[in-house]
Amino acid sequence: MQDRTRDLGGSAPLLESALRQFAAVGFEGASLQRIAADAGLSKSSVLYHFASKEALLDAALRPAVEDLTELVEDLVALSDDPSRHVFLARFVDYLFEHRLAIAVIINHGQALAGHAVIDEADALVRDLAFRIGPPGGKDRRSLRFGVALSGAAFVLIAADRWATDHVPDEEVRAELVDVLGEFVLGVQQPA
Amino acid sequence: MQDRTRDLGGSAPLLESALRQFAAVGFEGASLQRIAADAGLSKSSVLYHFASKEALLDAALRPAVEDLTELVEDLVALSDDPSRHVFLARFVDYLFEHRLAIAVIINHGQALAGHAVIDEADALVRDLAFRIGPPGGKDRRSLRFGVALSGAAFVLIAADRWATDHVPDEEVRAELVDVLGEFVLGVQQPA
DNA sequence: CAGCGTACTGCACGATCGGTCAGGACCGGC
DNA sequence: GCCGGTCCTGACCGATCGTGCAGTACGCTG
Repeated sequence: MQDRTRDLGGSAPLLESALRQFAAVGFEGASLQRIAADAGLSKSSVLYHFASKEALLDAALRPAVEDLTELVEDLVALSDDPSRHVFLARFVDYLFEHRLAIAVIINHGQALAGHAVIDEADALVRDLAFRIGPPGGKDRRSLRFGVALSGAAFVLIAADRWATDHVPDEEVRAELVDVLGEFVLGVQQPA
Repeated sequence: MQDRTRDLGGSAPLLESALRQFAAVGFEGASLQRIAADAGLSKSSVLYHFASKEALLDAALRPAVEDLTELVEDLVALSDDPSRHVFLARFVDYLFEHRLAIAVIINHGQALAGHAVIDEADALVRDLAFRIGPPGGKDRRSLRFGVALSGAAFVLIAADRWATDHVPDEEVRAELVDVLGEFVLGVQQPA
């Protein structure tokens, strides 16, 4: 799973709590105060590590965007292969690892249009939607992929809230691979 | 389509702009000032019509929750019928009519847990997820329904942002009925 | 005309927002 | 022992937050 521990100079817990807050209440709704408290720091400390709230958003989403870039490049490489189910499993793994970042991009992306990271992520997702998926008009493909991606993101965040008991990650992962395969790679409905 | 024009004493545009803001930036991120300005009123006027920001959220989501209640009751009535595809078309219509409210409930519900309307809506959605869908463990069914619902909600909000040209509602609707049918009512993946 | 209810507003409040700044605690190297 | 750098802090700024309140314009009923 490549190089865990990027550079991020020790501010990892800060990025995590920032991501949690952004995913939960959105960028505007999240306050530096709460993010700081959640990470066990003062507000000033947050602004020492990151020049602004927007810079914090950028840093928090950056790893997810970088990994997504890599993922799209790999998809381009294997192009017309039937090994797409393997790719899909990789994609689900990606969603698991970056579930909070994905939630921010998908659920709050609308309101954050204009911010560099968000636009970048949006372009990547659109690209992915265009390259993956069954034949059909590109809008149709985008729609299907949109449903699948956003649905998956929701489940990754809300699975525990909805399930009666805790569902282990492994089970959710398997079901997601199944569901997305059926969905994105195209199984026609009978009649 | 039952009684359009509920009672709401003339404050309909206010509720609409409130819904827009809540869906876009979440409850915490939305400010009464912006909601008021968007509706062409002063902040004080908003608090004249609704006792608090939370009361405004309640009023804005209430119609969607009521219609959803009705929808679930109808689903219970037809129970084991094979007319589920008809019900699904109705459900998609519902999603269209209340797309903003659905976006709030789905995307921001997590952060709003505890608010009466949200908990009510959550229970309804869970109930719907349990009653609809293919056989399988209830968690598995909930997961599939969760993916479908959240995915649909996303598409209804973001369709225009993603599509290269504007996709007419009618087309999205047809595709959604198709997609959700295949997805929620259960078509097994070959192999 | 007087009186009342409805819709709406400006102003003021305490709290919190994102952000600046001066300084304190701790570090290794000179 | 002093210095520079890293990490972190509290105090403070102007703006905006949700909310309360007094007041105003308007239309109805008597």
